[in-house]
Amino acid sequence: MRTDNRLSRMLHVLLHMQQHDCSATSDSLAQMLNTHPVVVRRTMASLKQQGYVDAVKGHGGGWTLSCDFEQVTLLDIYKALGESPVFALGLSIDNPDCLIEQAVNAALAEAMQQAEAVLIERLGHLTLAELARGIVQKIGYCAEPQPAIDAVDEEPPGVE
Amino acid sequence: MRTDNRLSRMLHVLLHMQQHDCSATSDSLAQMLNTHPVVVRRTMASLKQQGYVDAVKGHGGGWTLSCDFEQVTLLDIYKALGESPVFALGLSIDNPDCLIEQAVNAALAEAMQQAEAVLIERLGHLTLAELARGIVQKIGYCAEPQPAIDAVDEEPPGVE
DNA sequence: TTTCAAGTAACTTAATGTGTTACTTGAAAT
DNA sequence: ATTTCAAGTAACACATTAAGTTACTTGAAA
Repeated sequence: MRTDNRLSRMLHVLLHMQQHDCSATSDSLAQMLNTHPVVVRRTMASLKQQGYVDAVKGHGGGWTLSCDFEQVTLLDIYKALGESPVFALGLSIDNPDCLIEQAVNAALAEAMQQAEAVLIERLGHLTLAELARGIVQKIGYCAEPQPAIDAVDEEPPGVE
Repeated sequence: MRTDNRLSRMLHVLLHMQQHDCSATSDSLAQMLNTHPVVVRRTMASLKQQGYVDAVKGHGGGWTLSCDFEQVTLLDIYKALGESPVFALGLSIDNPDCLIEQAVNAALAEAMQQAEAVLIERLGHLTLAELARGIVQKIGYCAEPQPAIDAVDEEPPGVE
């Protein structure tokens, strides 16, 4: 089954944007994701709708961050993308009156709900800022051919 | 995204088979699942391969249980079906050298692995027998043949 | 020989994220 | 004003995979 990779991709893009601290075009982001600008716009539109990023049309335009990385969790981004189903496993309802089917599905649903709760809890307790700090710690940081900005070195009190 | 409902369906079928305590044809099982006999054979083949059920060709043939419900967990059935991916969420690897991408995916993978561990643990601690007992307790079910629900009423006399 | 039922192959369908092309809208630079 | 750039949008194609469907084969009992 094809997986939904949008959360992974958007987190990737958001951290790059914070690093560069200037507007990024869909073209440049598409190159990071090895895809096409339309895919970027399509997915980023969900984040814009929730106010996490902003878009400016026309010459010199592009995407900018419009949220506080300290306040936004991975769960927030997941939700902004539409809260798509977590599981590839599903409950089959072929015979709604069958008590056995109901009992089987109830048992599976309970297990899945517990697993989902763990995932949600983990995503909800990790902010974009913590994720970014984790990267800086591990790597010391560099990674991109974009010099000049060292805003990641010091702890910003909040993204302006 | 389309979900994989085979586990739900196979559990449903296994409990019905235990209840009836006689061989069941793919046709009769297909009616329980509101689907086609070929789908039943295709999915049951995985369970047969692991020895949980047995199949007999020809006149009077069909599917029979060949496992101890006390010893088989929901996890065993899940594994027999091929251990298909649990999650609909995936990690996007578009730029394998990008340290940010690596860090994002590592964070997501950790959350997903913890959630998956919970699911596996839950499925592994519930046996088919416990599931069956749960149904009997809730519903007051027993060895009585199914009334009307699944249209299994075409059995010729003398089978029991 | 007939009938029944599993086994198998091959194809279609459905759902959905992704890829792609083409066009529109809007804003800045010339 | 025209050009250029970049988001916004529509429409369609592609890939994946469980599920649905048809047709045929194999094997065993009546």
